[in-house]
Amino acid sequence: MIFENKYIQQRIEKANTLKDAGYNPYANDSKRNTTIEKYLNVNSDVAEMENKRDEKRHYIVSGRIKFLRIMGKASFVKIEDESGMLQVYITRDNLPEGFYNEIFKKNIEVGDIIEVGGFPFVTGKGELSLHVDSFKLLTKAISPLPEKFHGITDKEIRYRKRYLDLIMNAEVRKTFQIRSRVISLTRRFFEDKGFLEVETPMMHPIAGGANAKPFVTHHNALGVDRYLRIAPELYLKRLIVGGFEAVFEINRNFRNEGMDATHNPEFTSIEFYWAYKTYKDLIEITKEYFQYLFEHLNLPTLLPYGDLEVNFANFQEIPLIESLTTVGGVPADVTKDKERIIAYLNEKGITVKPGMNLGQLQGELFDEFVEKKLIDPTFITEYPVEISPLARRNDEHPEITERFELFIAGREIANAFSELNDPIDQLARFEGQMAAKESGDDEAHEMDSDFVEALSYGMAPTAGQGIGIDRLVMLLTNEHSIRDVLLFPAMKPVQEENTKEDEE
RNA sequence: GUCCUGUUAGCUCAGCUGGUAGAGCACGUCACUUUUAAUGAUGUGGCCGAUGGUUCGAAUCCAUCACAGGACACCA
Repeated sequence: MIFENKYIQQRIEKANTLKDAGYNPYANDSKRNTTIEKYLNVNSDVAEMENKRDEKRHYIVSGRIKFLRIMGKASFVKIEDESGMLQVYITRDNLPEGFYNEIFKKNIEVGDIIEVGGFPFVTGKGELSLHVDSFKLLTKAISPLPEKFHGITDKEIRYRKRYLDLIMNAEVRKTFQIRSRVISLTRRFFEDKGFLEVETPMMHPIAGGANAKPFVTHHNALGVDRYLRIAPELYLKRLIVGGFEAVFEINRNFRNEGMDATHNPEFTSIEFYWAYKTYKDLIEITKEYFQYLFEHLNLPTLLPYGDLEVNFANFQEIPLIESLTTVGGVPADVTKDKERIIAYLNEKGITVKPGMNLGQLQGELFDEFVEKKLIDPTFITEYPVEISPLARRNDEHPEITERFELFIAGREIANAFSELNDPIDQLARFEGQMAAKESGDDEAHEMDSDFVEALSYGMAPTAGQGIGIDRLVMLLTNEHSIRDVLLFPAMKPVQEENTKEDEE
């Protein structure tokens, strides 16, 4: 039985006592007429009054009891609603005969949700409070809350029982409010720019648009397997073919890979595609987007992140090859030669998989020596074509693509490029990926011939970008684990014990 | 996937080189009409993550398993 714990039994007893005395422990006729935040704002003038009270005003507020201090015939109770915390002052003589001693003191406790009415006053210690003349239990909590001072710190409980984390930790609520604001602002920013929000399938016949292992599910009626999408890219580009010139989608992607501080199997991204633009335009709109977020979230330009300080007034732009030398300290002549890169990496104690091509090796150098050093926002541009199967080649230098990734605080935040719209080249790139897949790269991109056919009807020159919303929120809220910006991060199931006896 | 660390009361944590399981908060009872983690008195509360092993004796030592956190690998 899940309620066999003695503390819970005790509280169930209290709920029953209340019920027997005619007080519904789960009443629903709330008469609340203000929130705590509004109450505190509206009555802030009471402190200036002569008696430090205004008995002509009357408010009804509701909230969960977080602190309960009973002192004989009077009590101080701190209640909390979504907007804030309020101290209420309850006395025996201001409530109906017997209520205070028999009902309130014996059956109401921390965790219960109550509703109180009364007038504003300021205590001797200067705290604006509510002088209670009516009291009502709205909801009895039969499980006790965690300890009031330390709260709940066990990460496993915090993630598995997020509701407890939210009850106990105001700053966690704050983080998720900011997350919501970021998504809302993102939506508004792109809508204001004339982008159309669209929804494309979450279940794909071919897992395309990125290099990643998909989750597989099965559609019974069609008798086919489907893949949870790893990226919406190829569908969004089909819409550009169809004639929409600016589209975006904010939604979940799913990747069947390892989990750690920056990876969850389902994560949220925004992808947007913009016809008649290039990746250079994307750099500009990205800067504008950050400015917009910072302005509306009231964030400082010098944003602290852990031990770092990120200067959002200092956007840099460096071609990838150049960054290997200027940031990574790799000798320039090493960076353009396969064998020399392998030798250099080996010299630094890094072994590389056999059969890597030049572009992949340059990517390896970047990951190893550059990425972590990019603290202020940096657009790394001109990626090798071998590691950019969906990006447009540079006209003068066909071995590089018109692409950038944005790095902030040593972490990738966005990936963007001028889209490859040459169907013949796209087909060849897919074939290259197929070859890589056959030689063992199980994350190589899948062939999507329907997408190639779509391109064959002509996709206007287009630039597209993806931004990882979770990582962005981590950055803006100074959180260092993706689990702290996901309400319900992925966790292994815990197997129930003692279930044998309870079930037949 | 691999390695390291952790798992003791509802919560936060002690528990040495093996010898009857501890504190604070919470909860019960009593006192208290301006407290701020209220206070004072008093009491209840544990399959020491699970299963095996070593031992006269295991929360403690060993093995396996489960879950978590961190690091590495791969990815975003």
